[in-house]
Amino acid sequence: MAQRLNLEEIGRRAGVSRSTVSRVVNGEPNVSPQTKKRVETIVAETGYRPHAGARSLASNSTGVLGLVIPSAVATLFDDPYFGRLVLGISGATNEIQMTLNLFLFGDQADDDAIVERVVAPGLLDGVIVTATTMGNPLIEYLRGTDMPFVVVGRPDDATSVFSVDVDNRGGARNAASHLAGLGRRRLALISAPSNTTAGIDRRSGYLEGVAGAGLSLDGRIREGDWTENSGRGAMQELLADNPDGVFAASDRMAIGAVRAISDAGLNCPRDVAVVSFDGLLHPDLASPRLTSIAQPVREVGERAVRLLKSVVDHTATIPESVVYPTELVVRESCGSELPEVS
Amino acid sequence: MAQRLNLEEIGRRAGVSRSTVSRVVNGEPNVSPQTKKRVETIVAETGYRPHAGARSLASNSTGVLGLVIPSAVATLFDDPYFGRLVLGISGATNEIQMTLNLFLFGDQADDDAIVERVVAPGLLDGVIVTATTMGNPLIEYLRGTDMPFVVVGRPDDATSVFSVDVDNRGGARNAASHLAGLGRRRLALISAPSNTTAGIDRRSGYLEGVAGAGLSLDGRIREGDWTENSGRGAMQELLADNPDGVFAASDRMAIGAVRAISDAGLNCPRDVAVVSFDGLLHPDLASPRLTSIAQPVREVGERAVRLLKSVVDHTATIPESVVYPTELVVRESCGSELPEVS
DNA sequence: ATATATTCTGGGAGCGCTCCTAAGGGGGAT
DNA sequence: ATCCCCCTTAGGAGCGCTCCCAGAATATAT
Repeated sequence: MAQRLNLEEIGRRAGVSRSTVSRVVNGEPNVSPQTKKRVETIVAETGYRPHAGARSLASNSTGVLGLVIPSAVATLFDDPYFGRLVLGISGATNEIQMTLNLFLFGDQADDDAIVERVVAPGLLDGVIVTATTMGNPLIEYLRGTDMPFVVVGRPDDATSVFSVDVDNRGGARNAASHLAGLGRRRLALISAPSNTTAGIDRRSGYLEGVAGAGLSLDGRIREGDWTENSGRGAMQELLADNPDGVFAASDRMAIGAVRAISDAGLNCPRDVAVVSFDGLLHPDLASPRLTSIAQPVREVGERAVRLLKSVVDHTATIPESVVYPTELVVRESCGSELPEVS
Repeated sequence: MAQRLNLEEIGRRAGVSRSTVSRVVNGEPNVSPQTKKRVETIVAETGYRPHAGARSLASNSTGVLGLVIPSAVATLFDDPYFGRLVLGISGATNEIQMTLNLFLFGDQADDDAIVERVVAPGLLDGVIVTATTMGNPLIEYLRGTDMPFVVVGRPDDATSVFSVDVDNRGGARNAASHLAGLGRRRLALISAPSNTTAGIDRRSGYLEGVAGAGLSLDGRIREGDWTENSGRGAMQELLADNPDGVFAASDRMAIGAVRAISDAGLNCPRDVAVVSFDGLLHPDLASPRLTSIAQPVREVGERAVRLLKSVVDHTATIPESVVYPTELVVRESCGSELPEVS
């Protein structure tokens, strides 16, 4: 085996010094054109690549960003939400020539051990934390370190950390208005877990919308856990109260709700109109096709990366909360008479 | 700001040398109990963590594994398949105390740039490549480097690389037998892309099964691209030939097929029975619930990690292909009279 | 022509760790 | 008591890079 390729060796072959090679490799100025060309030729010929660890050690930066998905939600990783989020984050990370590290926490026991690795020096330049739960201890923890981080979702104290979220509240409010506007009067809610900020916000937004329409829920509220099964169970219970319109705080719970409605011999949307949140499922996955409050998950991911990058670069220094709007996508399940464009 | 924490500093505070601290931190033997305790106390008090880059530089190993999903499939990342795969890979990676790097390639232009980063020395100890397409250039490329890697899926030349796959062929054969066994005679196929190994294997397996039942497809074959829309389009075309049973090479294409069947005013399973491949979708997502050839995606991911680990450790040296069996899960869409246990 | 900027290049120092060798110290065997 | 061996500890060397400063080479002004 020949001498391991390093800056010194490339320099030797090109007849220049280590420093000059370093400048060429990093695209720094103050290198004469002919020297640059000569070095680049050798680099290309030899297939030289700088050693990431050595770089990290010397420069104290790694070019790697981390994405942390805590235990409470890791089991939901096959929810389309996370796939889309990862897609956005990964795309933006590639764009800025960085690398993405994925930390999926299994159970709580795992969490502590992994946290150690997340904040280990010389591994990551910054971290994106998906913080769906209230009082996420990881956020408190990160605050005590000098690891730059950005929260996806609404942190408890939105004024002191960088975050990117969607307007859960406004979206849910809109869902209520839409149902009420279609003449539905006995509205119901299948909410997301109340220990998640998204769950809380969607719930309060919906309640606002219901009140704004001069209606009331009269106890027609059940809490699900994001899954189809929980949505189905919740709807079964709600049906005893004869609702004529329901908002499910996620696509998947809405799927379960629709199933419960038809299992009970009722028709959606005729007997019960359904509006969901997310808008991530392929329309054909539900019959009837779901009317949904769509959230721009991919954009959220991309934005989180750009924001993190600017925190890492110290371009952004005072905490900032970005909130993306949602969009009502009307399909069949709400019983609207609007013509649908497929 | 105090002196940056490093081995030397911890050693100074504990009254021992750098080397001794290193031994304690790495759990190496030959350290007296009292010394060990003393060092551990200081480490805990100070919150010291070794510098990952320095470690990588000195030991030439990083504790990081990479997962590469090439451009051809990255856009399908919201397919439940990948979520499940990542879940398995991430879980197993955590278990062996390693970290996971995710490389999602966007378009072909990206690919080359990212490949550079994948093989950069001092970043990864090994790589898992999802190789669904034939002639994947990345595999050829990796072979030319000394980066350990494992392929998920069937590589072109399965005898020369480590790989983990499912028995696509056997599963698809089973789908055909099952349909034939239920009395269906005019079978059809909605195949996966023919430039993917899974697509090829499922197709040939199905054809085998059809022939084995003494039947023939008579041109009732259409090729989809994994998506619901392509499945729907394929089925629409196939309906012209009056099939009474169809195998769709993925859950999502089956969803589209079912939709096309009901859009045509026909009933599934009465008029056309459907069997899908994957078994990853929540049953409630389809009406009727899909009978499917289920593949153990999560286990595949876990196994790939363990296999890669042993390649990295040089425990495994001669290429090995692991193939997981599939399982026929009977639900409603095939029209079987078997009682269903929900 | 000389003086002064400016561009380019080289090499020392040091990042924090692991690996290795060597030396110190305490026990058991003789 | 003496010797030897093994357990324990210390510190040098070196991994490959970046950062910085000094010196050489070249360009510009006077």
